[in-house]
Amino acid sequence: MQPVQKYDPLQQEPVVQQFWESNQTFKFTPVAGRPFYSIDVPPPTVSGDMHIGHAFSYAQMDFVARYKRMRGFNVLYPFGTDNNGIPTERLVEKIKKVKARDMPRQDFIDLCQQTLDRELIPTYIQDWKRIGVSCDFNLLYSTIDERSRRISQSAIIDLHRKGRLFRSEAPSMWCPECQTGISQVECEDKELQSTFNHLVFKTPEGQPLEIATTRPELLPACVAMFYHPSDSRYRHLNGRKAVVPIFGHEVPILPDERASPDKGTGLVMCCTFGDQTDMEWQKAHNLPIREAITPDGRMTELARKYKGMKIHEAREAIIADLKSQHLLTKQEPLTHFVNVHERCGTEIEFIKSKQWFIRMLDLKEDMFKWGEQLHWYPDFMKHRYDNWVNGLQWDWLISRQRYFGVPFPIWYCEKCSEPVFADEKDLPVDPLKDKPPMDKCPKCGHDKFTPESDVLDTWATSSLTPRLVLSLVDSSLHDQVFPLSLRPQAHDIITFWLFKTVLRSQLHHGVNPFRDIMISGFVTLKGQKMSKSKGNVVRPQDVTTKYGADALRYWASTSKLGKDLDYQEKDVVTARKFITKLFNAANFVFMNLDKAGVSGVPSPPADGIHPTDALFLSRLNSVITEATQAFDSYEYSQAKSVVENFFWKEFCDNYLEIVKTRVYSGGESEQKSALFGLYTILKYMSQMMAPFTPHITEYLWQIHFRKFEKTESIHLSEWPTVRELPADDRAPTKLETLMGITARVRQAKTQNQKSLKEPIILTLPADQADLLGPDVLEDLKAVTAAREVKNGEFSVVFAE
RNA sequence: GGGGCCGUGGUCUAGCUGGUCAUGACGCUGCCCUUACAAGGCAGAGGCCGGGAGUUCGAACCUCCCCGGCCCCACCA
Repeated sequence: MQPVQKYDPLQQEPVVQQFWESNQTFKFTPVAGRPFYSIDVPPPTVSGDMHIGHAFSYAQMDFVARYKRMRGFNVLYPFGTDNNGIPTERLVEKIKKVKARDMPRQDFIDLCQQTLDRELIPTYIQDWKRIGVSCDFNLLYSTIDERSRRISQSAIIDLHRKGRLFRSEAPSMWCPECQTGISQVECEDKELQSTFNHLVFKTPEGQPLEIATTRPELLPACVAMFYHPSDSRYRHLNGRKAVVPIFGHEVPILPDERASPDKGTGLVMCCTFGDQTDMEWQKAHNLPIREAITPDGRMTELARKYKGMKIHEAREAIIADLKSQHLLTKQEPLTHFVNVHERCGTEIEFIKSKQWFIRMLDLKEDMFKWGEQLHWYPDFMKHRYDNWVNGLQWDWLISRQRYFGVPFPIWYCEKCSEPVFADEKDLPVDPLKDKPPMDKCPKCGHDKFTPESDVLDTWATSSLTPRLVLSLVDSSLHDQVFPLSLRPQAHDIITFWLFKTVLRSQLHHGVNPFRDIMISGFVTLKGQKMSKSKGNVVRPQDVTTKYGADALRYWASTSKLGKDLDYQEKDVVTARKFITKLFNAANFVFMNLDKAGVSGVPSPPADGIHPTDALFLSRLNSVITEATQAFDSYEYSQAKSVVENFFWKEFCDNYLEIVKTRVYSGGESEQKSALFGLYTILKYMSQMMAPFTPHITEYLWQIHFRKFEKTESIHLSEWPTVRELPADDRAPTKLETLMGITARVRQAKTQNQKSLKEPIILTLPADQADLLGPDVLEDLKAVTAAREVKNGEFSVVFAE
């Protein structure tokens, strides 16, 4: 690294990163005797670009990683990418302009893997390196690599052994677009335009019965009609039948609490399956199941002339026919919220299919306990976990009728359908290519098997990240790094990733996978959540190419943990100013050390530290204490603001100015003490800022500090600890007084339009002068350019 | 409907285990080319801390109610 006249982050940051890369600064090299600190880094989904929310939250976890490293922990901080399942498939389909369904399965899988390896992952990781995350990129995993497939499949077999895995044919949430079953957590609300259609059923005697529905295409699947038991309009119909319009089949009319009198006409049709209530009714009243919709979102034979139509086509056609038969009495437009698949926005259907599930609903009570045992930062985030557990209604559907994912390690006997699981030693397997571990079905002795073609839900693998992390280090270390120390993540995936990781670890190992949870907030723009569809995204790449990574990180450190932060470019500009300021302050300090010919680590003079320097060093001590405490509870923003305030207001505005005279022309001891103070404070401050702005601080370390310090990188140096000073209870008061007087003198000069160098005659109350003492008073005289200090009421008189 | 977070000068924010003049930044005004720094320095103006009630000697900070914004979950015939 070469010294530069002006520090340009855009030029220097790549140099610093190159330095880290070639020195393997962040390589995981456990030192015996040191405690471990392991981090369950979120593997970002490979989906195009990093976005600023990523940068925000990865920067925050990196502050902690760097801090812990400096505190002497063996920090295990690997990097992973999550890259299988529907998001990856959709991305590959988009950039390669293919359709998974239109090509041979294996070709598509190969294409996905190649695209990831050759294009996506390498460029994707660059974004993370560019913001300066200090992961050990040698410890790299992908959720689809061989190791992950083996671990994931092995875990499935483990669940099977523990009786937690089951296969069942039942109605479950289904995405007709992606043509796969999905889990509760993959749904989201979307407000859609729809129409409330009032249509007419009839009793066998011809008496009209009006209902209102948004989904007339489900008429062929209608199995009953309900009214509320207290609804006197319909009570007389109990036990009677109704004839479904167009389709003509008869269904019972029944009372049920779940029908609300004030919705629509108070009479509702139940179709298998329009929504969750329909499923409850079907079960409760033991109704038949009529399937009207196919897995690809078309009408079945039940729909007769509408067979083969897509859902919305059938809806239109049926409405038209109802109209022509005068069975449609009213249409009201309405906007309502419907459940859609978060990956593609398609409305969810409930479709009967054979799926694998992880049984977990029986564990709700335990889930609350698990959440209780974790340390939540900030603590209120735990409510979200509890709230989610409370609302759980489904076991976890983990099979996906997709292609690019971890295969189920299962075959079925062709004769008796008995599932046969792979042998642990053969993992990972692909049942479509590999043979089952036995020749004959253990149940019926048949010798032919059908491979399972479903793949695992991508969360089924990413919920195993603690194990993936473990697999990257020597097994002799496992006991020391597991449970992991920290799970950092954003609050949007508490219900996905956090919940599922805890569940899996408890199911497999009976313990929580990590101890601390650090939840970061979102980045908003003018109070709005950023999203591509709104078009209000800020690209972190644009920020780093304009202001650099340190500025971006510094900005990310200004909001407190868990809080959303509104992005404003001016805040990044502020960050850059800090970097420049630090650079210049360091120049000043080292220029003077140079001039004075200091060669070894600056040390206090033999006759003791000058009282003024002691005041600032004592203040430094409390800054160290505060910053350390803040960091220990993951309050990085507080740590940063304490250090930064000290740097700007006290070190630069006051200390540098106060000691200048002693540095330039003081006696030997006076100068030595000042140089010692300057060096010590600058060093400790740089170290405490290093987690936030790692590039500029590393630059300073290499260019300046390295002449005196042995440690090869500031990020491997030891976090500052409090220095012993002569006890002085009044140090804070003295410091306040000193800086207060300085400020008042500056004010007087400014108000009188004088230069700050303007000589004055300063008058001070005797108690203040006494408090400060003669040595500090000398410094005060120097910094205020006072020719003389008199006793009396405070005043500033200009000499000329 | 359930849960949670937030509401502080024009803007973004700190403080919220109650007690000196309520942080800091940007913006605004004025002064200063002071041997670290003019993409700077120094200083200044600007706030009934969303509204109301209560607890207290004392509340931005605790309690209750209301208003507003956001997020998660549920419901959605």
